Amino acid sequence: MALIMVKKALIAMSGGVDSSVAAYLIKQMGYDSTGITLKLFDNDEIGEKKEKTCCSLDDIDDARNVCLKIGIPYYVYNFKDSFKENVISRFIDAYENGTTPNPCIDCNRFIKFEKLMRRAEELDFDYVVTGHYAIIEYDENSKRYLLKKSTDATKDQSYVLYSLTQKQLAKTLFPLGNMTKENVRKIAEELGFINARKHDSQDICFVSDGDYAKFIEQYTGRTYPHGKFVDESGNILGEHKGIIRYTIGQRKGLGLALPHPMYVKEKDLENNKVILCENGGLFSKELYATDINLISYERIESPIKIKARVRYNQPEQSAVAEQIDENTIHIVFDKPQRAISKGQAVVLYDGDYVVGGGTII
RNA sequence: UGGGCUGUCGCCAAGCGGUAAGGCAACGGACUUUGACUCCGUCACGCGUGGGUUCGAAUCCCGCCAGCCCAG
Repeated sequence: MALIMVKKALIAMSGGVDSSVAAYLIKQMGYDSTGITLKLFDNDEIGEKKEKTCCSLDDIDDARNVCLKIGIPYYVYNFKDSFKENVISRFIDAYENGTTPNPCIDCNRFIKFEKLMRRAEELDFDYVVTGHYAIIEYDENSKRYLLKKSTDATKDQSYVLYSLTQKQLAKTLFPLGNMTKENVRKIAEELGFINARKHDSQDICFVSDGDYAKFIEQYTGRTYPHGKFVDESGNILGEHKGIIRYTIGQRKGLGLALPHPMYVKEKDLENNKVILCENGGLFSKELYATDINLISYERIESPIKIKARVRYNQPEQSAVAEQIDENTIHIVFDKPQRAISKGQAVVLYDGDYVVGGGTII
């Protein structure tokens, strides 16, 4: 008499609507479900007073409330050390080294799908579930798991998931991949979830007021010396307030009254200079990316025509991708792209599928 | 201390008798699971100052002050 093993699913819940509905759907699908929230930091530890950020006490209350409602166990896991090491430290390092980090990608890569997944395995869970808007498919021909864009193009989050490995994809479920945000909210409303109307966005989750430079200074206790703003010819245009406050393509916050809007073109760490130019000077046609992860296939054998995104929420751009070595790809765009920034991720698409991606260098 | 020029929002700058353009910056908001970009909104009851002319002046006249330039 065959016993059908019920699969165990661990749902990572932020306290928001999406992961709450994901938990509900997984439960409905018959998985042995458990909800958890990752405690990633203490607000007071990182110098934040407000409890407005992700995974705060309020969020934990919301997640617990939802789990109670749908009848699944709920726990809080303390991942503060991991978060500090893999997200916050990398974030700070990036800015100190003149590049522009994407902490959400790091958090997915190192925390949710690495550390949390390992924990889940230790506890005999078969799957980690999140509320991401993306689709995982298994392709019989290539014997590979594929990552596909969400049905709801406006909420698609495949960009921040390009780093998922085959092993991780095999053990991950995204129950919202085929849904629209509208629908998710509707379900939450119908079920009377406490967070059904909770606001979506939260910028950098550990920087509640949006002033990341202030956060870095408070967190590290370091200050970053003022220096010069210069134009492309080296003429001094004014004084900048510390190199971590600027990123490629930035216009706001320069505080310079010049005839035309000026943007950050590059940062000269050696001389502590920030080089400015007009908008037209920000475009370039190619980039190299390292630390790559390929999903659709093992390796890019020969140059391929793909679509690429250089930042979240950017329309896909036509380009040709070529793999240089095990860890590096070279991308040449059909049209010059604005403000390609070191440290950001380039993600490659073939139709609706994520081919892979890497960190721009 | 003779001559000339200039003085409008934090910066630049229109206006030239009819009731304060615009750009930059700043601030606020929208967008957003990253930084940015973008978009929307706000931003001089007052034009160095004191008088005068006029129905009406930033705009004309006079004095003063400040800055710059040329002379000495």
